[in-house]
Amino acid sequence: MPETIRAGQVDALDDFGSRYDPVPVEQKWYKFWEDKGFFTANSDSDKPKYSIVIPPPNVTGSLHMGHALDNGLPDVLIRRKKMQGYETLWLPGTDHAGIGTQVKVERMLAEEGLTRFDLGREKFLERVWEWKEKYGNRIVEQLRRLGCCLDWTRLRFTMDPMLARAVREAFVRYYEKGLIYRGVYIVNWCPRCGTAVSDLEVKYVEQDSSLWYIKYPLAVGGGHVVVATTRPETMLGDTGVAVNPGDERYRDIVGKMLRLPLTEREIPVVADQAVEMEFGTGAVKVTPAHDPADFEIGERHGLARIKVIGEDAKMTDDAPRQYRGMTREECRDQLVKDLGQAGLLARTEPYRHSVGTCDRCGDTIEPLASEQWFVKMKPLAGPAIEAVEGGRVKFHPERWNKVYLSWMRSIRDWCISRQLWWGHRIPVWYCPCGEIIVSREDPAGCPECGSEDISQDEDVLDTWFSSALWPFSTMGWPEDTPDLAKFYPTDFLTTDPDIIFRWEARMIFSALEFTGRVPFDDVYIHSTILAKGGERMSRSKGIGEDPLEMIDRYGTDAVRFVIYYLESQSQSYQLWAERFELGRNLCNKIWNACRLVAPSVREYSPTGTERTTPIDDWIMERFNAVLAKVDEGLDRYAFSVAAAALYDYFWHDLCDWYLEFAKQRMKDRDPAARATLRRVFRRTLQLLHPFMPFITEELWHRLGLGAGSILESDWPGRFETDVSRTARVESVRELIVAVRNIRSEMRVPAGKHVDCVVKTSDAGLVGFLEANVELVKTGAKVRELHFADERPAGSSIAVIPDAEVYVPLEGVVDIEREIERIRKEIDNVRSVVLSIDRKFSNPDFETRARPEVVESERKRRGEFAERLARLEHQLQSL
RNA sequence: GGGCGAUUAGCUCAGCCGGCUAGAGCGCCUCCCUUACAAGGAGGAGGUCAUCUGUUCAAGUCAGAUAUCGCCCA
Repeated sequence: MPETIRAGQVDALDDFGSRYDPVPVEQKWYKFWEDKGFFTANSDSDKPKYSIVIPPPNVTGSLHMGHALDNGLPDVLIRRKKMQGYETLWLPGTDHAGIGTQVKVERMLAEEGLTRFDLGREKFLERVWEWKEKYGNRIVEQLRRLGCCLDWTRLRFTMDPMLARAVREAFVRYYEKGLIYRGVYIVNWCPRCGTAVSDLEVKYVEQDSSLWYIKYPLAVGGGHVVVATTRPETMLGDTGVAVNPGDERYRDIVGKMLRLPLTEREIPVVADQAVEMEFGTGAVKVTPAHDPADFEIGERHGLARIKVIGEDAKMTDDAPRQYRGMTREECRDQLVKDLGQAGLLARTEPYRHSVGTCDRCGDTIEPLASEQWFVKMKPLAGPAIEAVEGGRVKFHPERWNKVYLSWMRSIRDWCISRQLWWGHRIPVWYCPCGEIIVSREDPAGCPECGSEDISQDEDVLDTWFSSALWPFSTMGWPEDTPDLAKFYPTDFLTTDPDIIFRWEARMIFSALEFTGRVPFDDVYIHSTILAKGGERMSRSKGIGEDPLEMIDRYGTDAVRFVIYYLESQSQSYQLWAERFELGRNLCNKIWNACRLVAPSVREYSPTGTERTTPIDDWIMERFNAVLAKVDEGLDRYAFSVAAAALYDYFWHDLCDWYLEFAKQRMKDRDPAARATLRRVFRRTLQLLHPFMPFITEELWHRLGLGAGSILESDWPGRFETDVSRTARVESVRELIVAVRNIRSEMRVPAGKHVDCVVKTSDAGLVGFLEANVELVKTGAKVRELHFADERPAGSSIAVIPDAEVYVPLEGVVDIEREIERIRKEIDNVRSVVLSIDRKFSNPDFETRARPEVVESERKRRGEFAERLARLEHQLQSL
């Protein structure tokens, strides 16, 4: 027994049960591949490379269906490329997931009655690291169950020193180029998470609310202006009212002062283009500290910013005394009441509008003015747009290019500071002398004044800042490493649609900025998996399937196959547990087919001199066809095309027909059949391997097809076949189907054998049928096959392209039933003839359709018309 | 408000460049535990391809509109 097999422990070769049991197979082969180092990429290799980086899952995560796609899809590509002779790298790792992880650990602390502030920053971070060491690799470990060819020697984490260095390098380079700045702007503040979040982390939710119309009296003289607002509580921070400069209604009061109700303040009326005349009354209150649009209006008109809602979502000391300390909701209620009492509430309308909520915790986002760090996006977006427009980065399916481009073209600056402890701390230090130090290394003191009393910025960077560097930071950038030289840029990436902006886009501009190259050539945006009924899968809501549970129940190969089978470039599809039965059943089919052929294949070495038959040519042709579809499908990321082609080929061509035809030859130990089976199964298993790695590896050894691993074997090529021989095989199949059909429709008992008479003028077919008469006999339960020119009395009839088939039915043929059968068939054939006639009845068809189309239609017309005539003739004779 | 996608058999989905009788899996009906597989085999029923209008010799496929559903952005 070859050493590799022993190493992989394929023993008990004869213990070939009739059901495929994935458990022992999966356990042994993953370890075998890993131990053999098959997943380890060699940066010194001379081979062309093919590389992919994993979309790093959150350390806090556990495998869900989305991950199964993120990782299942690349694995089929990696395995195929490896078999095609590429030096492949598939690099694994995890993301530190700032807020998510911090919240998780804070929750654990809460169980001990502690908050992070009780521990202090340093101790808290120790706890997070402890947690990460203990649980952080759970999710990547789960990827082993999926069979992923991940190079574990290169496992990365976004907080690794190597990657942390890349983050600092990136920050400092941006800063030195003037692309990072610090300033006070409106940010999306999540009071529950206690941090600013970026625009992308805000989800807008439609809510039923009200539109309140409030009277703002003129400071001098009578009258008032009515403003409409969805957020009355912010009026306490109003420092102006704005109207459109073209609005006739308010022309006279622009520049006048208004008395802000419930406060002591007077505020001006300003004219600003940004105001929509159609909204509300056309006059809007301006709260520069709590609204992005108002912030800009305030800047233009020099209005003060009064922050009346604090980071804790409670009213600040800048609010009038009676409201201080209230939550924003309490304040709203009270304020509305107070305005009503003061007679300043003009009216209230029901109103439905979008409210920003925190993507993580669902709390209502409070826009507020705050000092944060930003990345200036315009200069970075240019090249990132160009890369996609120029086709250097291609999204698949193509429609996603537009989604990316439209976002990138209207991009806004990226708020990158987060008020968290867990993450990459911003590499900025402040000196009491006023100096700001931005440094790759921790500075010992202030370079200006020499003071050692410097302090680092308290904040950390947005997690996506480090994720954006992932394709090259994982390979050692900014160093010139062998990995970067060999494997960067990467070739492929796949994710959900919902991180195109958060991640793909940011990788593209970061890579162009820092490496001058695109991070990957192709991005495949996979379907969103929905639960049965069309709801989005959600673990917290208990909706959807757990991939590990599915693997336990159906086996990894089954789960994988179904994932490919369903991935058809659509936006979404529904998935539920029973759908994996398709994969499980296919595994069982493959297993049993191999069980059948094992004795013929295992110890037979083809000599090359075997006399193969047309039927052997036929299956080899079918193989060539499926090979072409798999290659073509995978090359354009049409995973379902490839998987469906494999399914049909294996089940229907190979099992239903070829193996049935080959059974007798197997029993006879026919060398040609054995040679063909060996060749065909060898290449078929190779073709299946990227999709179903475990079962194919197991069967590869059980059939003795190679000394080493199937993963290390070469991707198969086409068979040389004699195409001229295979038309006869189709005739035999047609004949068998025709007889089976007659048997079934004429209610011939299943076990009963019938005779069959064939009328044909094709001498070649006669010869072929005579040579292969056993196939017809076993395939259609035929006792004797005769040739004759006349229909035997009392026989049932079928017409196939090259012949007429008669099945004498002993005793009474049910004439009525037979007539009905023939009529139905005549209807079918006639409808084809008529549809072709319709084309020819249009005089333009022959002149304007492509000649080859006209020719083939003419030929089809002839064939079907002839068949129709024969059927009608037969009907007459009844 | 803008963009994108979907609408094909009872269910879930394929159907590439327009051109073989529109396919598959599951479900359903009839028959079969035939020595690889009942997680199987043989046969079958079931579809006005959402609607309308175009383009074309020819439309499930292309274009425009409508309806319904979904996703994303503002």
